[in-house]
Amino acid sequence: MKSILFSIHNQISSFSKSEQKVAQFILDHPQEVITMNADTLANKAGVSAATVVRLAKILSTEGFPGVKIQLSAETKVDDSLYTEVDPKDPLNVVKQKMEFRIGHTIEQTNVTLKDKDVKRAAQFIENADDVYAYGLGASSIVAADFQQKFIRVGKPVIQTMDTHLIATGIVQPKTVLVLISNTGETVESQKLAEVAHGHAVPVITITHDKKSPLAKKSDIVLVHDDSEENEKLRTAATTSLMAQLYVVDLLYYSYLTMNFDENALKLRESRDVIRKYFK
Amino acid sequence: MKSILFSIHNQISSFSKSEQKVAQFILDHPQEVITMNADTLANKAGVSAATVVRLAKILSTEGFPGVKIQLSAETKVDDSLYTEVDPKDPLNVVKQKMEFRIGHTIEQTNVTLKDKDVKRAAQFIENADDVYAYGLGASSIVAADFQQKFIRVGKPVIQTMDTHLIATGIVQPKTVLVLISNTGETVESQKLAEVAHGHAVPVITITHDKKSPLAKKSDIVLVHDDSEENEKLRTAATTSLMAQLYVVDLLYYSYLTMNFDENALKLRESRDVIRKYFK
DNA sequence: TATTTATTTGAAATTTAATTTCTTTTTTCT
DNA sequence: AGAAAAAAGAAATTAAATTTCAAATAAATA
Repeated sequence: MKSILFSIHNQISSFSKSEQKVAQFILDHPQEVITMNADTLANKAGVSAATVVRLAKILSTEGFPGVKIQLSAETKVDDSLYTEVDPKDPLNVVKQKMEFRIGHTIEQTNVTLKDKDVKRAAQFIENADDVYAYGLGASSIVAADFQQKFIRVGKPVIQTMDTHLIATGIVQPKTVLVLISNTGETVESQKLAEVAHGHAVPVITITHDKKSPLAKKSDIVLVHDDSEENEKLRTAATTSLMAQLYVVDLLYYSYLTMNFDENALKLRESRDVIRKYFK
Repeated sequence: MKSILFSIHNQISSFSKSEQKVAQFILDHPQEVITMNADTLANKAGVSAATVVRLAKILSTEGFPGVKIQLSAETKVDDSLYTEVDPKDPLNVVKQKMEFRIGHTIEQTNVTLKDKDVKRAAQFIENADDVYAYGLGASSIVAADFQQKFIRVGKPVIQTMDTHLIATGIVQPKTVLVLISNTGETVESQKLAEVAHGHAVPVITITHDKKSPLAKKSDIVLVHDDSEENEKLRTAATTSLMAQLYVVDLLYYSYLTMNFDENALKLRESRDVIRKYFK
């Protein structure tokens, strides 16, 4: 289903004068139109109801009610301000708010994350012989997920919190370092980035702050959204965690499709070995 | 704007018998309802149009057309097949599809997960002296997240893949065991559940299959959605992982708010100690 | 258990909204 | 300028939604 607003925007010059008035009103006030009937919209646009209906027929096979339904589908109210979780909220309200927040975070990450950065990062990993992943706290969870996903497609990743071990590992050539840090301020990560640079090892960083110290020390910065939750309530904001995991997933996907048949085979083997020996 | 499907789900038991038929039909086929008129829906649900309209009045101030519009707003093309990620998809398409899938998974989890189960589980954890968490593969990531979240609010959780260690741990009284298994078929988890039952230790299971062997051996089953992704492509489906993490987050939230002031304080201390000594 | 009362339900009537028809007005093209 | 075509609105029609009311069912009371 293509966007009706987009479609109006594209076709508007082909409409008649009165139809254009209606079309423009819809473009300017899509949210309001949803609650109007054809008569009201006609008055607002300064035309007759027949014109509204005629335009509606062009835009939707279901006539004017169909236009309202399509508008409703794409004009979701952004009530992000009202979705902050409060300790007094009952669980069912929390669920609703979280649902919205998570959706919003992924949506935003889709905007901030640059496709070409993801692809370049996947290429770096493809080229490397050894991949090291590092993250502390909630980011260690993401690092572990990163490790799991890539090991399953035959790309071994070393994930450890032992910075000394990583430092000694990345002095080798054909190595890549993946750093995960929500704030981009973790000192250990910064130190590792410096070591990497001293040995021409590419640094891929997953963070929400592209201007952070760590980001500046990285070759590729994969930026995810971070819809600042109630700080009092949740340090390890689950939305941020999900955004990071989402970035890892896209990176993994990008890598996977570079040599899809080969990697899919490895993936199948991984699954089969579990099925055969552990179930 | 609150979710109309969610609202139907919550209120359905308060509806009359005929209204319930209509409500159930809407829950089962929201996408189709959007293109129906009240009469058609009445026929499909086996009731009269008057009943459909009566129910619509409960659900929306704008009557039946209002219900359709609200459904349209939240039922953005529920074509799961259409959103299945394909290896040939370019990254920007993958992003769109994933955004939809993740949103859908969380939404569905909100429906399948029972609030009272979450609260009971939180109560079990509150009552326990020792909490053990176990999961393998992608579920180990979830177990790790579970551990992190609860340690931060002063509730130590032991998370290990060493089944023998857990088995020896849960022979102690005032212990609770949290098992995470997407399929609910992991044999190690089942064994641990049996051990727990032999020692009157409550078992909380996070799984997508409430009829799985593990679910049957558990005291509380927290069921999350699992929108079966392209099996060839992704074994450790990220949407399932996110659904599990989401369940953990709700459980954590539920626990947190049982003694909010006290737990918020502990949370603050956790954060301060990191700030002070590690940054 | 029988009887009354309240609730639920669907058929029919009514109202409201959408759509079509038809006439008038405006525009376009000789 | 005048004829033809297109656009627009008023009024008529049709379709959909809603309300009313009487019958049926369920719940409560004696």
